Amino acid sequence: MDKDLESMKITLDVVCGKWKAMILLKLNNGTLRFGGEIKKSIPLINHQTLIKQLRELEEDGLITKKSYPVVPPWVEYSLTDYGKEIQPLLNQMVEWGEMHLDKDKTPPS
Amino acid sequence: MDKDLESMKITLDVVCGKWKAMILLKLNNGTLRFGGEIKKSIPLINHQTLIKQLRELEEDGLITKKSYPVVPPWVEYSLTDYGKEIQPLLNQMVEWGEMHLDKDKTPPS
DNA sequence: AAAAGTAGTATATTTATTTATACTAAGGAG
DNA sequence: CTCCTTAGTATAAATAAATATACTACTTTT
Repeated sequence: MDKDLESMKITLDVVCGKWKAMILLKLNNGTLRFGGEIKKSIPLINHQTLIKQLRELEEDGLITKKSYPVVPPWVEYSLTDYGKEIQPLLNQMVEWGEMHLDKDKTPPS
Repeated sequence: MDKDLESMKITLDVVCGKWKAMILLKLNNGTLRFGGEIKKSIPLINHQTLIKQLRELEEDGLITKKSYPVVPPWVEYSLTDYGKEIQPLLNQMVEWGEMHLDKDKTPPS
């Protein structure tokens, strides 16, 4: 596997999968609380799946977590500076998807 | 799920997954033959997985297939004009991956 | 007392994706 | 004849990912 493919693979691992890119996209707008905000803005995601994705994104340094020791728990997630660097890529993914949606489904003969 | 997330999902479906982006990246350089070229340039991909991914990319209009009726079979795949439009996104994925590779693994404290 | 509220854990199950193995077609080489 | 070649199929098995369900902790509200 050559260098480009290796690099591509890294990106696929970190931002692809079914949910990570969506989570990062939502965090572009600022800090979000776990349940009330992230979970509701991505309604189809499962509770544990979300937790797992968040933990992995945290391990990869893209997001940070801030827990307030209150009851009931209050936990916020936000992009790190590093995580913000992926924003252009995410935007381009959204743009391409829009374009693909608009495209006529009739194949170009 | 809002419009941005929907669009994002389209992109994830079409180019993410474990291999599609890599296949498209390889096809950026021009037409490739199935076994001798694609399979060897992405050595870890499995035979049927490759066939399946290629078929899906074809169905989505990103690539075309040209079969020559010779024995043994000779089949070529190439990007459609539409498929070429995804090139900037792929390049950005490669760039981000490179950057992430180079990044120190020490977390930003 | 009992219930509600929230982030997270534990476990088991389902679903999706990838892989391994063996097979087909059709002609050329030996 | 038999074997080799290549794209593709068929089937089953293995792996990975996502999900459902139930649970914990701790305080406030009822």
